[in-house]
Amino acid sequence: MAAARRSPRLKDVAEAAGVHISTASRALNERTAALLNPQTLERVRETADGLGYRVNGMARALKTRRSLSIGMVVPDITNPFFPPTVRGAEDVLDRAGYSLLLSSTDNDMGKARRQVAAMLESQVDGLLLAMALRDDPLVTELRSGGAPLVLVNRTIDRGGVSAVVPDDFHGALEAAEHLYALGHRRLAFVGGPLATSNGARRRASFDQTVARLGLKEVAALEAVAFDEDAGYATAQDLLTRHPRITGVVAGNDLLAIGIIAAAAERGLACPQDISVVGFNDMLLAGRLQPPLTTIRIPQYDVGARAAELLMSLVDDPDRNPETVLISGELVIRGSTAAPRAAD
Amino acid sequence: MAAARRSPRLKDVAEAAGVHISTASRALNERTAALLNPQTLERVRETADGLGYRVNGMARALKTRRSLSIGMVVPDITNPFFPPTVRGAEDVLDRAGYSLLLSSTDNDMGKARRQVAAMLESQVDGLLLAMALRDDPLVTELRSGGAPLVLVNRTIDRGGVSAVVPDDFHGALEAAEHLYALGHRRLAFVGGPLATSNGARRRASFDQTVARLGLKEVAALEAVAFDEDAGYATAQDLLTRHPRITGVVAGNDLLAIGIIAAAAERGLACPQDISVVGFNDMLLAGRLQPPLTTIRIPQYDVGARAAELLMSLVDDPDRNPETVLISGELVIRGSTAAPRAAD
DNA sequence: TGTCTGCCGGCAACCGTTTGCATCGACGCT
DNA sequence: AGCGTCGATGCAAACGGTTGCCGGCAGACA
Repeated sequence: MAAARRSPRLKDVAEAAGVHISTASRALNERTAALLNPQTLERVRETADGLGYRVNGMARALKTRRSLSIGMVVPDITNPFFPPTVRGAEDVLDRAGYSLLLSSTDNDMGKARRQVAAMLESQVDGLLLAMALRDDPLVTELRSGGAPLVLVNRTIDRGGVSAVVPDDFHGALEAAEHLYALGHRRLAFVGGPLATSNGARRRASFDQTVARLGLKEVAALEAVAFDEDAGYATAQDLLTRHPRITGVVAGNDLLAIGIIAAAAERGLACPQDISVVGFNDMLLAGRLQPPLTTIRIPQYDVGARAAELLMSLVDDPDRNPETVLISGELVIRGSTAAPRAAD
Repeated sequence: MAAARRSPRLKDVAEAAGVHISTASRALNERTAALLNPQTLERVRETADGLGYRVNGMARALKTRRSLSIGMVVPDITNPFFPPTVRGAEDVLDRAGYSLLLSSTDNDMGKARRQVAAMLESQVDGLLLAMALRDDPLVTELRSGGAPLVLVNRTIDRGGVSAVVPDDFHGALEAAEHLYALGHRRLAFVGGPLATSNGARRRASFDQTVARLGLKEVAALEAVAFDEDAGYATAQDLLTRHPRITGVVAGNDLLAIGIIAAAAERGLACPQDISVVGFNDMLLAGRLQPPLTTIRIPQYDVGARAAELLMSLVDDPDRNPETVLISGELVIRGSTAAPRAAD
C-alpha cells in the first residue's frame, strides 16, 4: 500500500525471522552458517528467500575489503585476439566467484590511466593488464600501487611483475624455419611496434633465426600497430624497397591479412608469389582467403592462466612474481608454399 | 617506519589539510566544490594529491546508492558479433562515467541467472542483456526487478521493455530478394533458434518474402544455435532433403560459414553451385573464402545505442520503454552469384 | 542444588563516504 | 548598537553489512 521499500535489507530479514541482525548475517554466509542452530538457520534462510533478500555487495565489500571483482584492460576488444582471452579469464574468475570489470583503451595511454584509476577506485581486488609496453610507467606505478597485477599477452622488460605471455621467441623461430624449409631464402619480418614485448621478441627471434640460417637477403620492418591497416601500409613499404622477398613472417594475423592485401594489390598472389605466416591463429584464420598459415597461440589459455595467477596473487599478495610462457605451434594452411621454381 | 597504512582515507586528507572531513569531501566533489572558500579548496586538493588519495568507490556507492557501473551479459564474447557491440556500449558508458561489468553466459540459462544475480548484488545501476529469448522468464523477473534494463540484439515478444535490435525483417527480406534478383528460384532459409527474436523474425520475413515472390520450391530449417557447427549440421540436412536448392539465406554469418563448408564437402562450390547470404557482416566477413555477401548490421551502433538508452533510463526510471531498430543494408560480395545457366 | 562447559545468538563497533542541518563570525544596514 | 544575512565549515547521522567479544541458558556432573 505504502510506497514499497526499495529492497529488503538484512535488518528486515532479521526482524521478519525474529532474530538479531548479526544472526541473520551469519545464516546467510556460508562460512559462518555452521555457528548457528540448524533450525534458526533454516528459518532465516526461508524468510530471506521469501522477502527476496539480496545482499548489498557494496556494503559487504566496504566492510570486508573485498569487492570480488577484478578489472581487465585490453587495448581493443574488437581485435580477435582478445575475445577468447577475455573469455578464458572470465571463466576462471567466475568459477572463483569474481566478476570482471572490462575496459578497452583503444591504445590510448590517457584513457588507460583513467580506466585503471576508475577500477582502483571501485576497489577491484586485482588487475589484468593486456596492454603493457616494454617500459610502461603505468605498470611501474601499479606494481607497488595496491592491487595485485598480472600482465597478459605483453610484458615489461624489467621483471618483477607476474605475466602470462605467448612464447614469442619460439613462435617466430618456427615461422621463419617453416618458410626456410619450404625453400624460401629471401625473408622479411613485418612486426608490430617494438615498444611492445611481443613486437620486440618476435623481431629478435626472427633476426637471430635468419642469421643462424645464414640468410643474406632479409628485411625487418616495424608496423605502427598490430592491425590490418598497419600491415597494409608497412607491406607497401616493404614491397617497394625489397621486391625480391618471397616469404614474410608477420607480427600477427591481422598484420598478415594487411600484408596479403597489399601484395594482391601489386599483383602478387599469396601463396604463389609470396608466402605469409601469421601469428596467434585467431578465430576464422583458417577460413580466410587464403587460409592462414600461422603460429597458434591458445588464446583462451592465456586468459585463463592469467586469471589463475591473479587469483593466487590475491590470496597471497607476497607471492613471488612469476611469468608463464604459453607455447604455440605452427599450423600450416594455405598462405605458405614453396617459392616459384624459377626463383 | 610503522606498517604503512593501507591507503589514505578521506579522514587522513582532512587531518593533513587541517579541515573537517566533510569539508574535504566537498572539496573533492565537483558538485559541492563551489561551496568552499577557494583557498581551502586548493589546499585540500593539494594535500589529497600529495597523499595519493583515491576515493573508495564502495563507500561512496553505499552512501549515494549509485555504483556507476552497469552490467552487460552476452551469450559468448567469442562470437564475432559481440566484440563490436560491447565496444560500442563501453565507449558511451565510459563517456558517461560508468564502468562495464561483463559476463559471458555460454548460452547457459543457469549461468546467466547467477551472473545477473551477482551483478545485481554488486548494485549495478543498469543491465544490458544480449541473450533474451522471445519468452524469457529471466527478463520478466528483471522487468519489475530493480535495475533499469535494456535488451540488446534480441528482444522478447511481449513488449514492455526497452530494446535495441537489428531490423531483422527488412534484412531477411533484402537477402531473399537479392537471391531472387540474381535469378534463384529455389531458396532455403537456415536460421537460428526460433526461440530467439532474430531467429523468428528473420524466418517470418523469409517466409513472407518467398510467398510474395510466388516461389514454390522453398525450405526453411532451424539450426540449434547461431554458430558454425550448427550451420554445418543443418546444411547437411538441408542438402540431402532439398538437393535442388540453389540459394540460401543464413541466419547469420557464422551459420553461413558452416553452410558453405557443408556444401563444399558435397562438392558444391559457393557461389558457383550454391549462393549463400549471411547476416551481420561480422569482422573479416569480407576476407573469407569466399567473401561473404551479407546484411550489414552496424554492430558498434547497436551497443552504443543500447547504452545510450540505458543511460537515459537510469536518469529517469519512469521513462517509457522504447525499442529501437537498427537497420542494415545488403553488401554484395563473393558468396552469391547467378545460378548455373542449365539450372 | 551448585558449578562447569558449550553452544547460540545478541551487542556494538567499524568499513569510508555523503549530506541536511547547525553554528559561527563578519558584515551591512538602519 | 542591534539584527538579519550570508558564506564557510563543522557535526553527526546515515548507507547496509560483518565480526570479535560477551552473556545467557541448558545440560552434565558431583
